[in-house]
Amino acid sequence: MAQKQEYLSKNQKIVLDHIEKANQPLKAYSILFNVQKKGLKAAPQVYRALDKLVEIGKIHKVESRNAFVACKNSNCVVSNATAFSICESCEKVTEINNSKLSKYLGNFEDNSGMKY
Amino acid sequence: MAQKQEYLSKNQKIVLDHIEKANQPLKAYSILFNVQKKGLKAAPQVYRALDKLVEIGKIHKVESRNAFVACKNSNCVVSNATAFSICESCEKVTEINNSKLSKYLGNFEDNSGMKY
DNA sequence: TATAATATTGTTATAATATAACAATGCGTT
DNA sequence: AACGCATTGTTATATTATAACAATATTATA
Repeated sequence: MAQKQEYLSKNQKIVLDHIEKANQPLKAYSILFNVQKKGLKAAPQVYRALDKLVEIGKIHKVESRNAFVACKNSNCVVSNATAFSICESCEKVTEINNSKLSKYLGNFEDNSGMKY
Repeated sequence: MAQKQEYLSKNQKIVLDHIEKANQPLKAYSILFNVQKKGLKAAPQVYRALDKLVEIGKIHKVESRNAFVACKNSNCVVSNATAFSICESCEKVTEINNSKLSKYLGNFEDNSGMKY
């Protein structure tokens, strides 16, 4: 496994700060509009930061919402499964990331023999 | 709970047939290109069919891939959790849909008391 | 049958999300 | 300074999805 990046670049810090201050998943273009005052002017700058932050586990992408949320588990590692509980009426999102879920998925094996 | 639709409309059938013949998740625009010979000419026609098919449980959306796949569990009901196992190198997708997972998630309760 | 009501389909345009491609800048090393 | 490399900046464009409304088909009922 590749070594984890030790420090964040300027743009990565700006984006992570912004996401951590929100208590809900944020969309890429909403992040863009809000960090324009800090100098990030175009989508690729935001997406590059988001990609890296996801890669190193600082944030998660909530795929069904095309949104990004800070990881609340201080030691969220790539090998742990993360799921989200999303209220369909109020949109509240909660991270599900615990050993039971990881364990269950870790033991999963499909009919064709593919293992997680 | 709303009653399940008993029959499929023409466009819904065309789209479902196409997805069922594929053994992998298909993207909306790829579906569109391939059903143009059957008369569906524009994106909204495909998306409308997809939305309905997801709603009635005939297909699932693989959110992280923006792709749609036929439900392989003949009696896949809305109240069962469905997850996907996706190989990150070969992209093979397998549906995980069994009582254990549903049970685990059904008993999930987050720190703030929100229940699944 | 006529006609109203509803559902489905067709169509154009555009919004929202994401990436390709390349130029410019900064920064440590020789 | 000159090079190598990572990061940033920038423009353009690709991809995914929906809004809005017109046209047609289907069903219900007078």
